[in-house]
Amino acid sequence: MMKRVGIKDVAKEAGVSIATVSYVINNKGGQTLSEETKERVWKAVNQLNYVPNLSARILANNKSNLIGVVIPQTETDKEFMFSNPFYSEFLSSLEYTARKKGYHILISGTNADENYIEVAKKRNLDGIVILGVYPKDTLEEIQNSKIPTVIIDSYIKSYHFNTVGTDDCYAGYTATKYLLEKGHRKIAIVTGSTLEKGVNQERVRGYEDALSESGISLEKRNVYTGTVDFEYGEEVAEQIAKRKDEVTAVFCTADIMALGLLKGLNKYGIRVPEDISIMGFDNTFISKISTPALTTIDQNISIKGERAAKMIIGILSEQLKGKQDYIVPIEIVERESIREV
Amino acid sequence: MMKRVGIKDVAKEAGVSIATVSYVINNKGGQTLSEETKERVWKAVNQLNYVPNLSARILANNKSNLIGVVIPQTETDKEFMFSNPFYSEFLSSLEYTARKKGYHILISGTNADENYIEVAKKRNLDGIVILGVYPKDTLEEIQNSKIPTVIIDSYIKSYHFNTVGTDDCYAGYTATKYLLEKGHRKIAIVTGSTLEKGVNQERVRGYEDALSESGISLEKRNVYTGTVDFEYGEEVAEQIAKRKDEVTAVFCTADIMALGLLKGLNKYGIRVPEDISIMGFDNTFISKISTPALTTIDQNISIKGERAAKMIIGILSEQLKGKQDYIVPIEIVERESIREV
DNA sequence: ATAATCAACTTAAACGGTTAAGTTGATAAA
DNA sequence: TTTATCAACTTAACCGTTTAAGTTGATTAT
Repeated sequence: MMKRVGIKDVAKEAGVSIATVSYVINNKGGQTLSEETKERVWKAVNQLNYVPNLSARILANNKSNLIGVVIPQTETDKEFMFSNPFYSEFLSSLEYTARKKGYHILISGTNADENYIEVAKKRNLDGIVILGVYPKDTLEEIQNSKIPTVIIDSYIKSYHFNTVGTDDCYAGYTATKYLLEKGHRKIAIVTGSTLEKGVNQERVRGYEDALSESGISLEKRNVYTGTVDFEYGEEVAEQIAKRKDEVTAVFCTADIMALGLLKGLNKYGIRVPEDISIMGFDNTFISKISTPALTTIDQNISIKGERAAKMIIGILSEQLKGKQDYIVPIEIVERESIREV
Repeated sequence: MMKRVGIKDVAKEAGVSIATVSYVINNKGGQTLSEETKERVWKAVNQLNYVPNLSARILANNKSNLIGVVIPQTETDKEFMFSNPFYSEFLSSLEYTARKKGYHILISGTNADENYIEVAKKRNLDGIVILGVYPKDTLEEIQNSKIPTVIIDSYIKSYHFNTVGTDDCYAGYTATKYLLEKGHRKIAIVTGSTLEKGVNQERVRGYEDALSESGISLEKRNVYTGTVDFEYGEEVAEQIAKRKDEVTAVFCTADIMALGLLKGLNKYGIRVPEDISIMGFDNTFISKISTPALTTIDQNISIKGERAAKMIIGILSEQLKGKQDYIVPIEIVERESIREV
């Protein structure tokens, strides 16, 4: 393997010192350079195909232009931590935005035997963005580490983390309100267990608010709580099938559950939206592929990823000061799974 | 921001030289150390919470334990380059496997203004794994760069790249054969355009082989070629609806197309599998969410990701020598979208 | 004419590790 | 007793950058 070309080679080729090469390449304006020298250096750079070694640069600068992204990994889902389309779409948008600004992304699943503060230190990560819900001591540790962080969709108020998220209560309210406006009165909700607290809890709260605003009393058996996955949706379908004239619409707190519900309902001969209407949440690409396509709350994942990137980079470049919070607006996208009643 | 603790601090704390610290930490066996010193050093490491700075280590060692993953980004799909569940599941598995072996993953979308050979050089990537199809000169450039590479699902035979892939021809054959065995004779295929050549071409070849083996002549209008997405599936449905007694089953070269087809067919009142059977390809998580759930070719994406990780790491650690090729076995998973006729 | 200023560089220390080569004192071999 | 060997370190060069602090020769101010 032939030796990499370094700044020395460029310096020699251009007939200047390595410091000069560094100055012309970085062009920070702190140093006056003659046009002629600049030209000679750039010519040498191109000729030799020189690419600076970021490890050396990081060492000297203490700045890596690397952002870590931590993605949750559930016990049951070890190898597919981000097979959830939410993560993919988020990550994709984040990476795209970051790359445009000269940053790279280092992804890492959550994992007991490797803590990401260590990773952050080891790899000189400039900052990290965290998805998912973590135990209190983990968050404390992150906070103590002083590494610039932005947390996505978290409701931990006591820490002064920077956040980007959704107004989930309002979103839940909006979803339910929409159902109400379509004439539904018997509305069930299926949502995530308390483990993924935060967002789901808020969405349920919005649901409750909308209901009580319309003078509808909250029935406990109308709220189904389980794991956020396709299977749980199917499971709920079985339950709802047993009391089908007691519910006319159901609001699922995640599209994937809505799809499970849809499939389950189908099995019991219950038609959507004729017999039961379904409102989803997320609007990842899967929401449009079902029959009927899901009417759902678009939480603008792509924008969320973009804002996350911009926020962490803004903080790192010190353009953003103080605690940052950004709420990504939601909107409802009407498709085929809800009918007027 | 307080200063990071470095090897010097550990050395001072333990009362030894930094070289000694380095030796005990790396424990390569090239150096004899007293048990007592080892203990003292480790104690200092823990006490000070020392984490080695990988940038410095990379600089000294010329080894980063970082693997780059290049993911295609289509023009129309800029911000969602890996919203395709194939990429997510693959990446997820790759990352998981790599992490277990002490490597990290740096992801990067394909992008005109940043070429990944430069990224690889800059970031001292030990190797890269490449997904998707690229122009010849790109591949040549990669080859010339001498960076250890494994390419996924590529049929570029002339370069001696390491590969992990699927026997797509056999897979196409298997899928079609299955349909044949279920009694279907009028089988259409919907597949990707020549842009994503390789895999699709092979799958079509397998389809043709199976057909001719059964003495069925290939009808040109039975092969639909377009972009690999949901919309194209819907589009094909429209066409097939017009000639519905001319086809009794259709093999889609990707699940996402199959789902589009399914939805489209539904619109025209054509039932699946009663009127038309559908065979998918991929078995990402979306294949089980439709009604009916897709019978499909499982290409074992998770294993593919794992093998990719193991291959690149094996090459880097010199346990694997010479050109490597691994074919991930496929299997058919029977669900609800095909009926016997 | 002399000093001060300045453009356009160069020198060298520093970043935080690794590692070949050197040191030292104790033990074994001759 | 002298010499060789060896365990257990330490010293210092090196990896490829950045950057504060020189240096130098020309120009400007006094």
